[in-house]
Amino acid sequence: MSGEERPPRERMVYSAAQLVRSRGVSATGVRDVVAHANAPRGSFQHYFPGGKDQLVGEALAWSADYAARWVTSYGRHAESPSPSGLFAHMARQWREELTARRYERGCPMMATAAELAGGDSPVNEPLRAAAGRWEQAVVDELVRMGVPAERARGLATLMISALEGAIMLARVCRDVGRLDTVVSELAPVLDSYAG
Amino acid sequence: MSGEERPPRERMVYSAAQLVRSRGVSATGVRDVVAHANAPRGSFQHYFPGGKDQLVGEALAWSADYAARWVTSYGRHAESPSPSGLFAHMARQWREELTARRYERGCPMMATAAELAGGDSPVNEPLRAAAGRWEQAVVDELVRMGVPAERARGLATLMISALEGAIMLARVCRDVGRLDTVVSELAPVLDSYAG
DNA sequence: TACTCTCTATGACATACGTCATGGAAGGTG
DNA sequence: CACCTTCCATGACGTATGTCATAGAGAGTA
Repeated sequence: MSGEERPPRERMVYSAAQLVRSRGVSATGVRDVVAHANAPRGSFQHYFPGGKDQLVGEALAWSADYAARWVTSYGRHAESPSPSGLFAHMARQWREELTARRYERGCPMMATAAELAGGDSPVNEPLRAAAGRWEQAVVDELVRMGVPAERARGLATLMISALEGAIMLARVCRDVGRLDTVVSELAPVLDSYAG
Repeated sequence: MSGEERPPRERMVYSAAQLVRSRGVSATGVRDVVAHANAPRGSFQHYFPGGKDQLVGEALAWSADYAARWVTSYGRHAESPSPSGLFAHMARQWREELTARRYERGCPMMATAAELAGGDSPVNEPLRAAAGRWEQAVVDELVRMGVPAERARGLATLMISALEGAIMLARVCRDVGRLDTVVSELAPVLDSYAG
């Protein structure tokens, strides 16, 4: 709470991620980010000569790293790891986040994709990289628990797709139950990686 | 191409839906919508005294109706209907749309949710209604083909979640294969509605 | 003709945006 | 000391936004 915080540059990236998550990219002004980060306004143009695009790109990279780390953390703390367990692990965090913050924040990747993925924004590459990073983390984790590599890719895509959609539905309907539903409905497929 | 088009009011709602789908809500200006619909600017404030919120709300309702009709259309044209067949039916349209328009347009519900679902916008109610309408259409269709009512709800949530997420991934990665992946991976669960 | 209702036209308002320009502190190095 | 790089401060510019106010067509009705 007190003491030294992280340097302004990092704070701005973090703040950008959080604001984008809750209001989207266009609705998140650079001035909002600076204010939210308690950062000097002049520092923005110094640290981010690429402007808003650079900031959003870095926010995406930060978020992807965070997500990937969370995925990886499952393997270390699970007693008998399973694909469905990993998926539940991923969903649980969202469940807590959504209830704690009253559905305020969604997924930054979804927010950015919805606004920018259709055009040719410079943010498109960071976006794609973020998705790839997250997906790869899931694939690695699945392979680590014995899922064949080819099947792992498909399962990872399915898991992330279902999770993202469930997050959206949960926010729209203000009901985290959608997350539970998806987790329990998906468990059978995830754990039947025989073929 | 020629002949009389639909009245300006309808055209504006339709244009709003398309623009929101591709650029998001905040990035879609009222003036953009008016221009895209070839509508008189003064007509906007006449038909939509509720302003932009009303317009976006009606665009969502329009989209939900469209989606629901598409879902319902499956039952009439399928020889041996199955849940996985319905899901493939839903995904197929998106596959074609995404390839035809080069990933330009996504789902309007996702776009709106990403930007507005976190706050207390007036658009939140139309949003929730749209999600409910779509979900209910899927539930009805599942029940019609013999899926127990309770299970149908869960499956519908799963189907919509996975579809939405796959649309997002497809746009981000510019790869419609994600849709195929989700369809084939999900087929087993969808058709095993015994328990 | 006169009145009314629906629809359109146009200009203006206040605000907010991203970006840029300029200048000043702070601190290390020659 | 001078010098230079890093970082912060502040004001301004041009543009775009959503909304509003006002007025004018156009048709229908008395």
